[in-house]
Amino acid sequence: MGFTERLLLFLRVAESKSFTSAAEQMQVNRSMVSKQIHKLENELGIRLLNRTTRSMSLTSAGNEILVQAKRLRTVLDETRLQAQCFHTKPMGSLRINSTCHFGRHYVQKAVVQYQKLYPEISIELRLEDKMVDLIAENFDLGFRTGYSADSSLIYRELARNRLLIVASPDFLQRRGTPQSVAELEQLPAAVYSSNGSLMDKFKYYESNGEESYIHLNVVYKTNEQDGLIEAAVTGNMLSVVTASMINNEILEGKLVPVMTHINLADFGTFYAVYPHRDLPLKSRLFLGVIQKVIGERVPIWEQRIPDFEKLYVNRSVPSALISS
Amino acid sequence: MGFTERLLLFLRVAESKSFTSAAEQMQVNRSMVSKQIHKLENELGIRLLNRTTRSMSLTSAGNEILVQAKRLRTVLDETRLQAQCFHTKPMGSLRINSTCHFGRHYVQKAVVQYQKLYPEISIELRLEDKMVDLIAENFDLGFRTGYSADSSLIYRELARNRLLIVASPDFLQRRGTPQSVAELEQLPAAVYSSNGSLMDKFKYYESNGEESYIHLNVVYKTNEQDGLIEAAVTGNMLSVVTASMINNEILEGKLVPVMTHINLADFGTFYAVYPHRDLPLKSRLFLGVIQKVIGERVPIWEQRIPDFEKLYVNRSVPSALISS
DNA sequence: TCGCATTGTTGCCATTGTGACAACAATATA
DNA sequence: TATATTGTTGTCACAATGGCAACAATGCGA
Repeated sequence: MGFTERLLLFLRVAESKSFTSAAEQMQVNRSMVSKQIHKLENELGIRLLNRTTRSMSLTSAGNEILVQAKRLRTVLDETRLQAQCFHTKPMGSLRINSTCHFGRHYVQKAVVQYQKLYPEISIELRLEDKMVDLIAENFDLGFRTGYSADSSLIYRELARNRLLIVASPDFLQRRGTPQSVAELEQLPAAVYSSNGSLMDKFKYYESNGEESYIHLNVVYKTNEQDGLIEAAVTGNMLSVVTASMINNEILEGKLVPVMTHINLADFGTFYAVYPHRDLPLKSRLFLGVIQKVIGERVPIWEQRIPDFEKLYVNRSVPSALISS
Repeated sequence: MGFTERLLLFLRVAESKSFTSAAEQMQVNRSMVSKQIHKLENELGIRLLNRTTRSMSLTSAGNEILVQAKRLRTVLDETRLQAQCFHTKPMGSLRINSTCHFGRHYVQKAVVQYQKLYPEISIELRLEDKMVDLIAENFDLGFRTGYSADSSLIYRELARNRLLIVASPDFLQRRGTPQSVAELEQLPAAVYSSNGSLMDKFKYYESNGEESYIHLNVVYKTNEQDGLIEAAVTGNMLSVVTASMINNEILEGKLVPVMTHINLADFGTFYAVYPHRDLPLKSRLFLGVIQKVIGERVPIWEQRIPDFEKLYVNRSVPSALISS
């Protein structure tokens, strides 16, 4: 472990505020960390960390060096990335992060096809709905719904993913098919909810273009998206879902889209996210594969809804669907 | 040797265009270099250098990686520098580069005093008149005459160093003391010359402020500055020298300044040069010492010329003399 | 207030990766 | 064509490195 590696180790320690957890992240022994940090402090001739056995804080010098260590990490990451851009055949490994549902249903499928095409690449797929730091955790690609402007990441639109309201035919027969917002708001509904953010209010555009909101009568909220579909199929309530959550339930007659004339605000467009404008070959190829999986022009989930274009004709189409 | 060290090694190889000389600079075996470059190429998955046994060139990928390697070196250098700025007592080593004459006569003296004050610092002083890359060669301080705008270095004015015309009393008695430029141009002269740049034309300002040039009758040119003094003392010619070249020759009556009413354009102000705005303590202290050596307000060499201020009263004074 | 568990430190030791050496191969120059 | 220079490769001894385990310090909870 050289000077540079020590700096990166220090960065880890500072970011996790703990020798022990830094050691775990780097998969080395605690004692290593202690020794290397000492060595680094000797090399630099300054104390970087004030540490008692139970707590630690950066010295003022440590703060400055931390900034440098971050720059260092950036340079090294970009160097590796640059190199990968020159690859003529894909190689190495691919670390992918995705939201859970999309990951299970689509990324997973793409991974299988990708591995068949390029078996020499080892893939790691991690699914989690909470936002993670792609750079710090060294992911090559992320798949997210919605755009997050604060980061330095690059976002590329993959496919639109419209909001639908669905219910089982059985349910509709019993409770009546809602024709107006007022009727809709009477019916029991299942909605997605996560981390305290409850989605019970949905923006839509009235025919004159004005914004309005639907306040649903929420009786079931879950962060398990398949649960929403199941809840609707079971027939006790209607569900607000995105098109990508629907498998064959509509084709098989288990679910029926309702209130299709309502122009619900667009929601949850899928993006591929990556840490740098220049994509390495291996990542570029993966995007190609997943684009095939989810459909080039029309997302596969819309193809599973008969007459989707006609049903939802009054909705605005996203500006551009990427063709790889 | 880790990934980073390999990148820096690659940088060395690319800059010196040779495995062998890179090995010498890094003080390692040739075979090391070969192996490490191979390893780096494997890690990056790309070929960096096209090499035959006798020649080498960068690949296009190598060119990009080279840029990154340079960034890397910068970050690491700045990190070390930052750390040194936090030192409360001077430590480590000090690498100094200086022009030959100034180095022998003044830096040398400062080094001795400095070592007496801070014996724990090891000093390396390299004298050479040709410009060197302070950053690539890892110098902490450089002493140069004249300002070079192209680089990213920081320049700090140390002392003015005026151009004088001197001759021995003996010579002046035999050939007459020149009173006008025309007379001056008749007399044989010794001037400084180096690397093909012959300094036989000197700009001066006439009393009305207009620029003019003196074309000397050069009979001796040398890059050995002490030789100019000696030539004048010997009495066969006059010499154009800078004030810093004169030791006690004028005090001892061996040389006499002539044409002191001519307002020769300022030339060769001494600068301290360093790679970054923030100076480490050890460097700051050295600048303090050398400033003491060469004089705080009036350069020591001017103090060795009686009535300097009166003789050269009509010359413009440099904007600011730095007081440490 | 006391005890426990967590966390950083230190000394010791086996292992592994490292760099030196030397022979080889290739090519530019004389 | 011969020679010297320069990059490559295989082998081997050795030292630095990182893991282990015991230790020390301290914050938190009971």
